[in-house]
Amino acid sequence: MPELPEVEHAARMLRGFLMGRLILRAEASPTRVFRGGGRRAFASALRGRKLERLERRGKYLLLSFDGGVGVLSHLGMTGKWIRREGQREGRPLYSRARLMLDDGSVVHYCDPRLFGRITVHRGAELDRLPEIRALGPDPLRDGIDPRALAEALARTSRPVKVALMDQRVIAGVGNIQATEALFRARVAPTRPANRVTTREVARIAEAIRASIAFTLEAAGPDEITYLSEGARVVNPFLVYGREGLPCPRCRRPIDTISLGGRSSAHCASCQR
DNA sequence: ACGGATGTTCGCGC
DNA sequence: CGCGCGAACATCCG
Repeated sequence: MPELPEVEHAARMLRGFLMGRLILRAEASPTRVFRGGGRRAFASALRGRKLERLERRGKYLLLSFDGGVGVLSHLGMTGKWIRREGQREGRPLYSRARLMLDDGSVVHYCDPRLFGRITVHRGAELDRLPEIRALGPDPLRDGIDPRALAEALARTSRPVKVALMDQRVIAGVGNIQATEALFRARVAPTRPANRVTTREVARIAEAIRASIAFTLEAAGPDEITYLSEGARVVNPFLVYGREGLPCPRCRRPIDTISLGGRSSAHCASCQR
């Protein structure tokens, strides 16, 4: 559940779960999610706390509790925060950490592949942590300044798609959003970043904004439905996951190549 | 059964 | 130093 739109959705849901509630008890299973330690701190520091603020920076969730306790959560590839009405509903599969709340609900962090990460911080502003400071501008929070993006892209000869997925360039863009934005901007993902023109960068900036907005809407008001565990899964994207299907613009088949170790769907005809 | 999947990090060779 | 590549992490799905 990883790119910016999904993490933004997770942030909204998690605010609803936690805001105004008291944490009666916190637990964490011994897993890689707490690599670097912090599993015990999660349990001891969160008991008796209330959430004060929950923000998102790129793909990170920043939870600030009273008493100066902060939790940083990255969902990795398959992490999600879910709410269960009560204990009797049982523990969901792959629950790695749990918050028992004063309304009888339990909020679980579930993560089958354990690529996600949770760290606990006392008396520290979360947005001053090195991993947060390293992030580039967040498209939703800060917007995308085409000039700043052009400068960042000019510093590397890597394929523009790989550069867009660099979290120091823009925070929150992953394989889906980079793929979709480059299609919308009609720029080939293979283009060396430093050879993308000013005009194209402007198109890319707008395309990222549009793609994120579109994906957030596709999520619907309540649940993200695409790529979900549900019965019928509809792919809402223009080219991502559509290899061999007709390009929505020119009807020629969508092509997939590998860039930076990730699949990159694109239209070889429309994207230059 | 094999291969790929929304992410990040590391090591290696050039 | 920059860059490409492959591997690693652990599990599911087609």
